[in-house]
Amino acid sequence: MTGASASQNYLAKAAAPEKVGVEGLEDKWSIAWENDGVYRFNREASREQVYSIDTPPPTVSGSLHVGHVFSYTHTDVVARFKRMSGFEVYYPMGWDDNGLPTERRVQNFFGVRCDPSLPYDPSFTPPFEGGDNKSSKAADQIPISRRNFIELCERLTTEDEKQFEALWRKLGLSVDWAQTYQTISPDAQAVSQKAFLNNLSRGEAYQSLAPTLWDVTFRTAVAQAELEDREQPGAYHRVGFDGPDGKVFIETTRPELLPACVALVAHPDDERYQGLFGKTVRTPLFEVEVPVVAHRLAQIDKGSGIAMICTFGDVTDVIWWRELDLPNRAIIGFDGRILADAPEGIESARGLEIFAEIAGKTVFSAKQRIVELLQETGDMVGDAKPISHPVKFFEKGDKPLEIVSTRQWYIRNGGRDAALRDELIAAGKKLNFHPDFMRVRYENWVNGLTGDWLISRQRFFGVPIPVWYALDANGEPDFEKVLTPDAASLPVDPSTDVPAGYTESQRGQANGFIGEVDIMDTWATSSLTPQLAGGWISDPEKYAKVFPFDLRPQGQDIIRTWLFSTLLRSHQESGQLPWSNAAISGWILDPDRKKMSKSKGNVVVPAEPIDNHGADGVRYWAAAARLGTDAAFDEAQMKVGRKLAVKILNAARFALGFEVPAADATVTEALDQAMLLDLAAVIDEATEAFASYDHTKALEVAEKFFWGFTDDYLELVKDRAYGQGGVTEQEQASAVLALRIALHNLLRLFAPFLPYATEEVWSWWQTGSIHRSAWPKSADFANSLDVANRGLLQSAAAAVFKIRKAKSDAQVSMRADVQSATLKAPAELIGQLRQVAPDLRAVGHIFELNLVEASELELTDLVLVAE
RNA sequence: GGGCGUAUGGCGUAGUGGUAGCGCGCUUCCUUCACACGGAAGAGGUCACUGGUUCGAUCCCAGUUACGCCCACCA
Repeated sequence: MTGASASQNYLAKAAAPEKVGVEGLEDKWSIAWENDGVYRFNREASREQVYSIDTPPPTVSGSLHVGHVFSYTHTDVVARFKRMSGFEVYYPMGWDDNGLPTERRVQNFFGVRCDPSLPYDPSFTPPFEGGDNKSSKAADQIPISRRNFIELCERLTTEDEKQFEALWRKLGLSVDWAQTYQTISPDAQAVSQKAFLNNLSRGEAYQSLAPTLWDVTFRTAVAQAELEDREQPGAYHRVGFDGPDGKVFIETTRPELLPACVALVAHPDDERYQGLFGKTVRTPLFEVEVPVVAHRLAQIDKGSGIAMICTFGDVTDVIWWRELDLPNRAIIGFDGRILADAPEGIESARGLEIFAEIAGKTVFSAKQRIVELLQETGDMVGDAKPISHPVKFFEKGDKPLEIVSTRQWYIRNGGRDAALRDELIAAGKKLNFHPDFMRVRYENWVNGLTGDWLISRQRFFGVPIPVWYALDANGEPDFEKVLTPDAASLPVDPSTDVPAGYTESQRGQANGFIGEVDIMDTWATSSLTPQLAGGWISDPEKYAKVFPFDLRPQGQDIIRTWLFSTLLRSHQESGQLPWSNAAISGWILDPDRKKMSKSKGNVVVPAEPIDNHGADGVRYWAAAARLGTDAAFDEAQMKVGRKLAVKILNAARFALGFEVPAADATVTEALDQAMLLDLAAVIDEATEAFASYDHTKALEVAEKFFWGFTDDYLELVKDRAYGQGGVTEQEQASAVLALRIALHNLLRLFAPFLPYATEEVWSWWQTGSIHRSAWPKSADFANSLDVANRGLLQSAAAAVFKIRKAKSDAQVSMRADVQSATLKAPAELIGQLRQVAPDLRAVGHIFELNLVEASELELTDLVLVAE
């Protein structure tokens, strides 16, 4: 412990500069902290002494955002409090450089795209560097090999990570920079692969050939957690099917899926269609007989109440298809275009002819053509009715998702397993959410899961799924025969590494093997940040000391992804919660209270506010927002924070400027004791607030006390501390010592929020870093104080206020000399004021102050000294 | 359609079952002995709306509205 001796240092000699300011403190101290290893994690600490933080690894895909500064400051404030409270804080930093955002940025930045079929070119240099998001169209991008592409990814992310680190250092995050990780590093790949293989061996990972939500731009499957709805224009087309008793009309927004129609569906209770259930109708144009079926999900009041089921227009189609055991007549390919071959079922020459015409077209063009044809034949009634409706998108994509049948890897997540779901809900109840109501979002998500977690992605820059498949005598893969690597050989790349018992020459050969080409979803790696950050594979000894982590800070938007998936993986791997606390930060809104986002173009780059208002100023703004609450980007608040930092420097310079009292000096005077009693209460309150993750409250009480300290107490004791007005040595020493005790404690109270200004002052008179000093304890100084003095400062301040008001009303300087004045006060107050009368006369420059009992506090009979 | 959160002077925010606090901004005044990156004083609010519980509601309850977010089976 570092702090036991802190209370001995009140009387240290101080060397404050003549002129103080906050300029340059960031550079000066961030370098000093690094050189002195102030935030270095001491791995010799016991598990009980460690406070570990599962820091969010920022996505290293380019631009920084003030939102980053906001939430990371919250975490840092907690880290600093815990460190000062005697914990050995494990505060690492990760970089999320794995996945689509990086791929996309590399494509644009270097003007390239990945073509895994190409060979590696060791001498490749990109056509240019520094392209922005708009400059490169797919057609202009140079195709390069996967290995070349990944090299460029790594090159770019290394640059981006340097920028992030520089920003974090300037902001004053107390991260241990010796503890960093990357989600694409070999260690991260090994962690991901090991966890996956463990899932596989426990039966938690499996593969399945099934309809999958598919992004046609990125040509990859996506998971439920990556979906978002977007309101899109569409149109209802009223289309007639030939039924046994005449036309049956349905309404559809996707007439191009007519050849994929496998049935019509209506609600079992819908009286209009009772006679049709069990019969068949004929699709227009394609002339396929399809059954009319009943299902509870059909909505009586929607459209005509009867809908066509296609393979697959939306996820409801998938449910119908599965539950009603319908045939698969999928017509959309991986590229979002209509497949070349007509599905089974279309047999008529006319139907085949029409299909041939739309084959290869985009969904959009196919729709146009089908509508034309339907109108020509009269199978479509009237014009299309424009509507606006929600459509599912991949959150990073810009074309609607299609549903394509593919073989994919899944991890069980409770979506199809009530027992697991209940376990996960129970685990969530044991996790301390800050604020508590955020737990509901977690529970909503878990209860709303509709399927297992699809983790395979048909992309390039990511962690390969570490399996191979045996090929049969015909050279066809046997997906039942999954070949896995030894744990010791991780990480592996199945496209270049060879499974045990095979040789490279057998790749792709009959009775040989092929490697899995898919990579894992980024969340499959991000869900392992405790294992990555803690050194699960690379440093088991450290891992045992930091896992389970104490804190997971994160944004509310990724409760369904990051928080949930991390909890799931930890539950599967260790049966434990990955952390005991989850601190959820709110959004940053622009001054118009709109969420900041790149698409709105209202993002503020964080380096600017730091340059303009100082790191302490920006941190003050961020720290003033409570967890879970949105905050406006507010430069005025940053100015206030900067002002506070400047005030601390000046007040400290003043308080430390008086002659140092003798070693045996004590705080004897009632007013000085009263001030320290107030401070003791503030320390207790701030400590309690911090303990319950309410850092805003801690800041608020400290700040409130501080302004009263400077405005009132400092003014009251100024003359006495100078030894003016015939005060005794004891009276003088009491004031000076009280000032120093207050400053010593106040600096430490503010240290988590304003690390630069407080460290600067600390360095004038103390040794070591304030950020390794002990968090203040009221018992260090308050036990010897007479509690009868409590409240005296407040009473004195009330009298000072009256004196100032009288001068303000008289429009004279606060320093104007007063010949005489009468202070009237109620009986219970007058005794207190008598105790502090000399200090009151000093602050008011009043030669003769008469104290008179009255019903209300009042200053009268002000007689100024004539000029 | 379901859920969660928020609503307090021009703006940003505390707070409590008993006459509403703070900061910014604003008005007026005060300069140089810690601080003009300053100091002092002042004006400014029927605590979103409607009911209910209560002696008494900004606070508790119900409903409404607005905003934000999450979720939803979206023909």
